[in-house]
Amino acid sequence: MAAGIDDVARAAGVSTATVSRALRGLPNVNAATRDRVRLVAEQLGYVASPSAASLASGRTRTIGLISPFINRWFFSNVIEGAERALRAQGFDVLLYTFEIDRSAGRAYRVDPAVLRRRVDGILVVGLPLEEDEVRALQGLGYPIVCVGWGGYGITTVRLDDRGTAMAATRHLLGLGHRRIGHISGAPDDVSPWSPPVDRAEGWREAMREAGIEPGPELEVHGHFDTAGGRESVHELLAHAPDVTAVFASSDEMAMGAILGLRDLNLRVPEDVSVIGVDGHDMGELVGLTTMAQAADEQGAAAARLVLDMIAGFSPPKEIVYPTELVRRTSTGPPPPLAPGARRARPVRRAG
Amino acid sequence: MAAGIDDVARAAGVSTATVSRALRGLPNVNAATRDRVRLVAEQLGYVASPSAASLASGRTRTIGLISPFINRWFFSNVIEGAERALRAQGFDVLLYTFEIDRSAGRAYRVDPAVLRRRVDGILVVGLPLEEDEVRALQGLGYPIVCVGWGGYGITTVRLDDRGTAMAATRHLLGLGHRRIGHISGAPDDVSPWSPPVDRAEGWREAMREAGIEPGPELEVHGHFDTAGGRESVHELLAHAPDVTAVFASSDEMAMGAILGLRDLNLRVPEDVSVIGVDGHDMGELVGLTTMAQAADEQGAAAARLVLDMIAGFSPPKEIVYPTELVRRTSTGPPPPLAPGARRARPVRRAG
DNA sequence: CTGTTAGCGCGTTCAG
DNA sequence: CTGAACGCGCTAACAG
Repeated sequence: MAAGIDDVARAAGVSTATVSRALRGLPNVNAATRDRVRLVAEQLGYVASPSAASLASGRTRTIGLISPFINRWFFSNVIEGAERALRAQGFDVLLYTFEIDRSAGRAYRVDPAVLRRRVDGILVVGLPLEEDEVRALQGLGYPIVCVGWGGYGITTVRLDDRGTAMAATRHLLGLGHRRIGHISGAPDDVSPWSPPVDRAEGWREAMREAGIEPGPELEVHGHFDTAGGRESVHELLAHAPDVTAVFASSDEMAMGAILGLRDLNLRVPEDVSVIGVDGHDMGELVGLTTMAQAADEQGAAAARLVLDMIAGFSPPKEIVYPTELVRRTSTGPPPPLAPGARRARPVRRAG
Repeated sequence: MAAGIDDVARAAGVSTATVSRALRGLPNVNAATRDRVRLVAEQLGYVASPSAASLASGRTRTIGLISPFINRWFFSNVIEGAERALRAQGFDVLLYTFEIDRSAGRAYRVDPAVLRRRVDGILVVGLPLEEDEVRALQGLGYPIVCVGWGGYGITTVRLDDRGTAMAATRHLLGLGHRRIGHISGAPDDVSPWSPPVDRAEGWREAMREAGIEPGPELEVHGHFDTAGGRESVHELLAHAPDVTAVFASSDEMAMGAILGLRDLNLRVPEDVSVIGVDGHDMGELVGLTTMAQAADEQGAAAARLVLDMIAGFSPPKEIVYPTELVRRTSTGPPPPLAPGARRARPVRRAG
């Protein structure tokens, strides 16, 4: 029932070699012959077996997409952008996720073996790898492009994380804030090229630029999720009760922080201002001010880069995407009252 | 450099057939031989070429995952759950998305050709297909499992959509509401087995059960996203200004509805109550009352079903997942004022 | 339990 | 521009 290449060859009155050439659009085929072959193939519903084609050609027309999560804003948008761009070029996307166990530190590892001979290129989404993991992945011999993170000389699509953090912090400084807390990623997040590290650095630099010392009591870890952001803001206000603004490294943590501030009976932005990074779809729900980025476009750009590299081009080592300040209602001037006078006791909210 | 099966065979002093058997854990291999082969393969970094294995065996150990979106709550969670379950069984996941153009009606179509000889089974996530599409997909001859939607005799993992909608509506009725609007999917959403249709049906039934006629002015379309939910609630209140509660078919639309109510200067729940379906992570931000479902578990369950079908078992035709009412602060008793007396003019909010 | 022998269904030389 | 022949790397059926 499933037509093979020689069914098509026979029906079109040509050899299998000509069928193969015609269907793949190679130049050295008579136009009339090509059209006839294509018509016959269409009628027979012939589609070349990818396995056989890969085995014979050595190419898989498949890209491996490695991501620690799928259900988070940045990741899902990058994946969707990349998938559509790749499919438009006739490439398939193989999805690989990895377990992450926060309690065990960096408990995920990328096992390159599963990708061997499966793909033509690799996209790594927002997963700061350690050097040995990068080397192991490179050992596979496929082009690799990273999104949202870059290091060890890998081609990368990312933000100017330091600049973005500085812009966010300056926005708060410009409103008059002096005690500005920062919610970063995880404590064991020390990769020299990871966004949370760069963003923390940018926050510090903007603070110092304004003559303020970003003491360690001002930095807490939110683990890049809503629950983490919520917990971390409790910790932050316990250590630094005079904080009047918070810069979170992601919108999900920023929204968690807003929940945490509600727990503490603090109003946003009257008591504490909050700014995030991302441009999360749900940000408008709570009026979240943020540094917005186009995650889907970054995914598409990364897809084009791997494809270029597969085609033999040497693309730029880095593409830096812009962020834009989106002002909403979660940031405002600091409260006029003296620090400490307005602090309330923690209150658990229902639901 | 990349070791092949005969490199391993030579190094281990056996034939390639034995290597193949040993590495795949087939029964008829001496334990000592198997261990030796595995050790040698390990040392040489040998991994069987999937293309060659597929060509020879006819199996791909790959599941095609078809989804219209990746960056929406239900879809990303189902995909993540399915991916992890499949990878745990050594199966790869090929991701397929489809363009959807709302203005052109159902502008997406599933082209079965791209899946031919690529996969061993198919997972369709929340995409109500038309009968001809289903038949075309079945024509491929692979096991198919749908998540979040089912019809035409396909094996399905889903909710009791009608019951869930009735429970949500009864919650509102129990609070004293009588004029309850409903935000469903799209106007062209008429597939007899699609969740929005069933949920609308459940809403109607619960209303009639309470002796209330669910007039057409009470139903609007939210297109399953936040923007759609927001717009639809404007329309709803224009047609039925005395509405005191809204049941939305998804949390994303419910959150959009809350934004839309804010546009209209209406308070939630003092003026209008809102309930959704899903259990979206961000629901707590706005105190959204919802009928929560476990999307990731449904993805994992669907994965197990396809795998069972591939293994030759005949699994149940349907697995129905429960939903649970999560009460937060977006629902409450209807306002005491006479309908119409409290209506405010639309006000555009900043941001 | 193990080796030998055929393909699996294509892409790709190399002649013509 | 086209066809014939070979082989990609592995699994499966059959012997032994």
